[in-house]
Amino acid sequence: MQRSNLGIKDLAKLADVSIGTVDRVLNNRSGVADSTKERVLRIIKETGYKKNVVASRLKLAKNKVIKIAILVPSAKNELSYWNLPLQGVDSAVDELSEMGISIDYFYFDLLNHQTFSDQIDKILKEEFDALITVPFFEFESNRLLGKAKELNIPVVFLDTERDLLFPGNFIRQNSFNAGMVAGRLLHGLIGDQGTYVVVNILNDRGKQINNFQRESGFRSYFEDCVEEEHIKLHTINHPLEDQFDLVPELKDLLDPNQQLGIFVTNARSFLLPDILASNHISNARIVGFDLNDKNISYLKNGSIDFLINQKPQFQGYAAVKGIYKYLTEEDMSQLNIDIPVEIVIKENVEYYTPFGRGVEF
Amino acid sequence: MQRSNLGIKDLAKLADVSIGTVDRVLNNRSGVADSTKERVLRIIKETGYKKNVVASRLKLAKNKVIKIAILVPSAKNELSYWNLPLQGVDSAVDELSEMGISIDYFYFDLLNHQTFSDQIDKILKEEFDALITVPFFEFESNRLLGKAKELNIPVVFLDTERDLLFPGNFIRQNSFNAGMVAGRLLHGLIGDQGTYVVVNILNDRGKQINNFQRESGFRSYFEDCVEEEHIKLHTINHPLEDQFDLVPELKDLLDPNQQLGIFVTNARSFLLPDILASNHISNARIVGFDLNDKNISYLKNGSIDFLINQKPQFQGYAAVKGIYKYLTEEDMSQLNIDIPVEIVIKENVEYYTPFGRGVEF
DNA sequence: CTGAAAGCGCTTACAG
DNA sequence: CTGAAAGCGCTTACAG
Repeated sequence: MQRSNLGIKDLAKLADVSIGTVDRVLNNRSGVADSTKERVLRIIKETGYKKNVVASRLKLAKNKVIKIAILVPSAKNELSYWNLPLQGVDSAVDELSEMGISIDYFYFDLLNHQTFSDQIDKILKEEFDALITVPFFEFESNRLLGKAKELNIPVVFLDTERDLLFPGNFIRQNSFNAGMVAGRLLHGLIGDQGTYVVVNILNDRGKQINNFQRESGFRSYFEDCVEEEHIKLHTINHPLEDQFDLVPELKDLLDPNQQLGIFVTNARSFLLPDILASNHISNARIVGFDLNDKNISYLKNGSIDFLINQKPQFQGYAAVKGIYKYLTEEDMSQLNIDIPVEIVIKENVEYYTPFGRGVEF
Repeated sequence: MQRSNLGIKDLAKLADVSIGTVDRVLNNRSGVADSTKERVLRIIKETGYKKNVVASRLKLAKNKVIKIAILVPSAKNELSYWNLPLQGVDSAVDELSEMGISIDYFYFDLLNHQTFSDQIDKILKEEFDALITVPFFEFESNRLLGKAKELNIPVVFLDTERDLLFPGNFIRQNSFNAGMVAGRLLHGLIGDQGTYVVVNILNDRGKQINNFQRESGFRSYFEDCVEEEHIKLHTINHPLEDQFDLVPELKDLLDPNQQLGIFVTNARSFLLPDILASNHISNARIVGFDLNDKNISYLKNGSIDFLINQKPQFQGYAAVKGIYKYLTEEDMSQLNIDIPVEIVIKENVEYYTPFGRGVEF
């Protein structure tokens, strides 16, 4: 696709007006006679003119910085999952720093929807140009979208997709698909003669949308792709406690002659290997989510077989870049992204860890 | 990392010189008194000044376009592998078009090293700012690097790493690692009681570096990670013929009681399923490379279990971006990239195909 | 309703 | 050896 190399100056000459007038038409500003406007628009169309975004931001970078707010759950510590999208956000902001962009961080308490609402109100008052957050509270997310629509502020949700009253932008992995992927991976290891358990290890927030969708995708894989009737497929919902132990529940399902396939629907798969080992259960295979340090170390020593990466850094990165593209080019195409379901094993994990060799996220 | 927002104008004021002089120092141009130069350099250091690349390219975009040449094997048709890096190159050029960048395409015949040399000579005569190619011919690659060094032109090699007489830039997958990944994937499906075969399907060029390295990584996985002695690991080198059939060779190895694990070290894994089926070999599992249409369709119908993606589009994309970063910021860090060993199955292949849902390559 | 001028941060002739 | 001016493509006051 060859860009026409015409500039605003050329348009002005062709339309026999000043560049100021061309600019008014291009940016839909008032104060142009209808006849003039029409003429300029025709020229723009005929020449296939495309704005030089870089040049336009050069002037604006100082006065009109694009202000983005990001509101995520408050992190317990530096290793927390929610630091990862923030890292991605930071590198996008860094990359675009010459173009005039800024980011402000806000946090809410996952167990208290009021803190989410309060922060939203605060953000909307401060005149940000865009907002990145997560749709964990349904009612509050709807309220947010309603207000953002009024104020004409784009909102991008990370991590989870959820049906809301207004159309929203989502940058997240398709969790149903991720469950399907987990199904095939585990099935490949265990085969048709096996016991399969979906393990939901739940904190005080209970079962989340992603957990439901992952389980549903996992079950769907076995319904769609496996003809055998022998497959035993169970679900354990277990609270995350200090003395975490789901062996009692597992024992009911165990068949010593069969392999055990465990699908942990969130990042806590690292809780399983020690429990299994101390109970002398050695015929189990595990698939989990997310590249936290504990999961990675069990992946490396062979106790966990596969991890699925949601690319949280990339989610943050893509959100900022998508917002920038939308606000500078009115191009919405990057505001909705299906993150690849990335399959990680011991031998390729180094490419996907923050300080690994890769240049991507 | 907070960028200091100082511009060349601020530096000039601080050093009590004109912006022209600051510019001369920044760009290492001659004609500055040593004492002045020192003073300016000190200010630059103290302030942590960082050039606004966007602004600098704005002026240069018209006069001083960065000219890149890419030399790849000539493609038989539109579906050829070598179109994929070109696609990535194109999107990078598109992305950077406002910054003044251009690309010219050159082709050589894989079976004739002289065509490679001739094209290199042609390119070097035309005063390009950088060159992207592949290191398939050792002698000619060394000759290229020698000349490029003299002319001070950066060269980026795609696809394959090879030891050369001068240090080169490589954007490619680690093929040994990819073989290790294939090892674990196939071992997970087949287990310790199985027959494993590495299949090298070779065209007139014979066995390539990537084939050797992939096989070696595959074998290394079994040496490192599998304690059992039962593993049977064979290699078949077979020419790519019209009546391609490696069943005779396979039959010698087959044990009807064991599963068969087949690792195809290049993109031609799609040749296997039909051969196996017509010989009623149904207990085989296949891992291959590359997301060509035929491989994908066998992946989707379950005849191929895993494909490893080398991300050829991304290789081209990253080469252009890396060159741009080097030529505008003297930052070489993006000229050498280890492409992730991406694991692809039926359920996530849609994210990795050119027109899939992903925004990345 | 329209145009001419100044400026974003840098680079490039040109003048001294 | 150094400075002042013009310009990259666009946007923004300001003047008419």
